[in-house]
Amino acid sequence: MYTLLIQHLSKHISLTNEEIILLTAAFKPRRLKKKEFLLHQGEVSRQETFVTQGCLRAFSVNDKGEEHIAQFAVEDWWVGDMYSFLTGAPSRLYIEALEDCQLLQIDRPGLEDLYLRVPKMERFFRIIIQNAFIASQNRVLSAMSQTADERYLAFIRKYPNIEQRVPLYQIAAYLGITPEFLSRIRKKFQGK
Amino acid sequence: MYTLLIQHLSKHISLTNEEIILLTAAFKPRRLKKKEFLLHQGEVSRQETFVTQGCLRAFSVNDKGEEHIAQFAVEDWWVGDMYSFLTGAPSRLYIEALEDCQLLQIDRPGLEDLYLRVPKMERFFRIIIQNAFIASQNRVLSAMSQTADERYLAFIRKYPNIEQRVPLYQIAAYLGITPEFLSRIRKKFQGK
DNA sequence: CGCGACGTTGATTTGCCTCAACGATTGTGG
DNA sequence: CCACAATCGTTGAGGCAAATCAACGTCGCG
Repeated sequence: MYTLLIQHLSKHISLTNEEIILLTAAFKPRRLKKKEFLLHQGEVSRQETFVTQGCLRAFSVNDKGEEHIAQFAVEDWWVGDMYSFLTGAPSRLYIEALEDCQLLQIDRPGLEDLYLRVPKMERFFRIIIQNAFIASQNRVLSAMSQTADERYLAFIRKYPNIEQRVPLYQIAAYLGITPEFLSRIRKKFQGK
Repeated sequence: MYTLLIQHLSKHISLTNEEIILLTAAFKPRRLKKKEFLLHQGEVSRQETFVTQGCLRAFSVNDKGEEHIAQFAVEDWWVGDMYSFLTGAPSRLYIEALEDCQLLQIDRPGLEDLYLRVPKMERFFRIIIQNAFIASQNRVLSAMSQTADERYLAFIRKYPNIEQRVPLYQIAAYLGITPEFLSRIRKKFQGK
C-alpha cells in the first residue's frame, strides 16, 4: 500500500528508514468507489492525494455547461487542486473516480508537521509544483499550435494504456475536441 | 525606481523600513533597449525580473518555426522562465523587449540570501509561483473551450491598453490565431 | 428482455487558415 | 528633408479542420 509512495518519493529524494516511518504515519489511506467524488467545485481542497490504485479525472464545468478535463490521474500520480489546497480558495475543479480507487492523503497540518520532521519533503513538493506548472505550460502550447491528430498521438504517448480504461468521450474532453471527431481520428490511426 | 517594486510587494506582505532597505540592495537595476533579448532559448535563466517600465514578451518557437507568446510583461509584472531559474534547466523561452525597458533583477544567490534576511519573501514568491500556475491553467481552459472572439475580449480585459503598445501580430501570436483573422475580429468589435 | 450509456458514421455548416495583393506608417540612409 | 524600403494592418477568395446535428449499432446490466 505504501510501497508505491515510497518508491515514488525515492525517485526525487533519498530517504532513511526513520523518515519512511514518519512518512507512512503522515499519509492516511482512503478508498473511493467508481463515480464517487473526491472534491466538488466550490469546496476548499483540504488534502493532497497520491493514487496507489485506480483512475480519476479532475475537471471543470464552464458557463456553457461544457466539461473540460484538466488531468487524468492513475497509479503513481498526484491529484488535487493544488491552488485551493495551498491558498484555501474555493476549488474550480471536480475530482471524480473513474474506477474504484485506493488513495493516500495528507492534509495541510499533516504536511506542515512533515516539513518539520522531514525537511527534504519541502524540496519534493516544490518539484511537484514546478512540474505541474511546466505540464500546464506545455498544454497551452500544444492546444495552440498542434492539430487534434498531433494532440491525440501525444496523449497516448503520455498516458499509455489509458484508452482501455477511460471512455472515449472523456478523452475527447481532455483533448478539447468532440467525441465524434476523436472517433474519426482514432479510426484513421488504428493499427498505428 | 524601487518604489513600484515596494508598492507591489506591499500588496501581498507588509514590510518594515529595514526590510525595504535590504530589498532595494538585493535587486539590481538594468536597462534594455527595444528588440534586445533578456533571455535566449537554451540558456539557463539566472535572474527573476520585475518590470518598472516598458514592455516585453516571452515566447517559444516550435519545430514548425511558429512563435507562440507565453506572456506579455508590462510595468508591475514579473517576467522570466521560472522553471529554468529554479531548476537550472535550459530555458524553452526567448524574452525580448518590445519597448525600451527599466528592470529590477535578482539572481539565485541574491534570492537565497534575501530569504534568510527577510523570511516573508518566501511566502511572497510562493504566491507568485502559484499565480503563474493558475494563470497557465486558465489559459489551457480558455484555449480549449473558447472561440477566438471570446479569447480576444478576455485578452483586452486582462491587458487593458496593451493594444496601443504592441503590434497586432504579436497579440495574434498570444491568442493562437493568425494576424489576418485577428484583424477581422477587431473590425467586428470596433466601437465595442 | 429492454433500457441507457457509449461509439460510429454521414451530411452539412462554420471557424479559422492560407495565399495574395494592396494601403498606411515608420524609419533610415543619402 | 526627401525617397525608398521595411514593417505592419487590412481585405478578398478559396480551402480545410473540426463542430454540429441526426441516425443507427452495440454492448453491459438491472
